[in-house]
Amino acid sequence: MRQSQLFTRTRKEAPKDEVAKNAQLLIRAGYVHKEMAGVYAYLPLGLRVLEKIKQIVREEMNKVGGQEIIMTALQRKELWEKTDRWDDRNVDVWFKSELKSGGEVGFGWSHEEPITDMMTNFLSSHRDLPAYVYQFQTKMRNELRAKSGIMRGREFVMKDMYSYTKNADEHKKIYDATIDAYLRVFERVGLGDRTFLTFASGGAFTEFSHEFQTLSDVGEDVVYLHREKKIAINQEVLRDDVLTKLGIARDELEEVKSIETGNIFDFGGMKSEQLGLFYTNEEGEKTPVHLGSYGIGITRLMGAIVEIFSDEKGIIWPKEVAPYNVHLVSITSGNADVEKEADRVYEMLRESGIEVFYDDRDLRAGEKFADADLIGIPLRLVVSEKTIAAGGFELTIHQLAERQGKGTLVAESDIIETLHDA
RNA sequence: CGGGGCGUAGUAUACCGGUAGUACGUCUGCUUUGGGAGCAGAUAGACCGAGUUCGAUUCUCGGCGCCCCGACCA
Repeated sequence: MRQSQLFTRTRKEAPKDEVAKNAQLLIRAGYVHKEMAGVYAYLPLGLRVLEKIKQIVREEMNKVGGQEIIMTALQRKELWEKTDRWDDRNVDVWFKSELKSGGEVGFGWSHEEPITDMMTNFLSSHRDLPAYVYQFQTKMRNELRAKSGIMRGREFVMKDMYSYTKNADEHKKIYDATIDAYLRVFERVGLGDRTFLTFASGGAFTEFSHEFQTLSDVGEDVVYLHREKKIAINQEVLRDDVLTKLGIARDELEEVKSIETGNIFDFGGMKSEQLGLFYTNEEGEKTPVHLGSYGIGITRLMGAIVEIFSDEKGIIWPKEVAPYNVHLVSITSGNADVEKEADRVYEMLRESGIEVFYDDRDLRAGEKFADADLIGIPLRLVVSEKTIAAGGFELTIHQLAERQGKGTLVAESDIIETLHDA
């Protein structure tokens, strides 16, 4: 992508109504546009990051046997009445509307009900189980107060997976496999060393649910962390009996603020019974299907990454989620030969399958570097009169707390390999 | 939902009961060219409605919108 063709523009200042660092930087760099409080549009750069994150999650969900679908945003009232979750007194985040032809619909804030209901069309025998389905879906929640930029919006993207199994044993296997899959996701997006499996309150069916909490001072949650065991406990279940069960002493725990980036639940057979999802087992008995639910807030995850991987100059994306592999910056100083050379390098990199963001704009060096710092693609390749004279390209690798000024000269013959290895 | 604050060019900000100034941006021209250049010119603005007043962007009330703290967030 040539930067001169990109319709978005960077800004020196953040809008005064944005306080959250993630929204300030994402807006300044042109990744997102705020449509209204808690509602953000994703622009070309932002969409690429979102898709990178989704692809990582998709690969890990597929590995545990997940089958991707996409449900509808509009939902039927009757379905939610079956589980007693249509009433605003029970669920206070509903957006609801009326059909012109009569009747009410809801805008999906969660999808267990519709997916489970749909599955009654397909799951009826023990031979049909287990089944795991997931989707990336725009969820709508009528929050009283949106806040924290893209991390707590009224409209956001979530990956939700649902497991349909015969019994608790079979459920446990996919539940544990999904925990591992989630940990791989957080590892791959760069948050592995600061995201912890967390014990949280369960529900009617189980003692615990599990959350994935990413340590950050801007988090809304407080958890108690056991670094050695790599687990945390949500303050809502910080009780002596729980500590005993987990074999942890209270003084081994560290109180930290964190962002809930994922959560998983065991619903048992309760919801299936309410919605009429039964299968016939080997003995010919009608049995409720065991349901599990697994969520990762995709847009929240993106916000969390920005909060953590940024400094006063801008974002520094972990390379797995950066919108492009490399930011090619030409410093032409009015020299047409440099422009020609940079164009050649751009084509060469593209032909090698590298995703290149090419700053081909006719601007001074300072402005181009400042924009590149803000946008935050970690690998930067500079082409200028100096680099041409030296017979190579200048590569800088940007990392948190390690902004680079001068880069290292890499010869053209080595550049593809160097970029792949970086 | 309780409490607090704020709405002025695209963005960020001034001033003022007598129709608004600056910076950045954008456009033109010339000079410049490895960390947000200089000069000259141009462009563009008071959230909506009612009230008070000779006159309201300014004061009052209502609406709408936005932000913060709290509550809420399987």
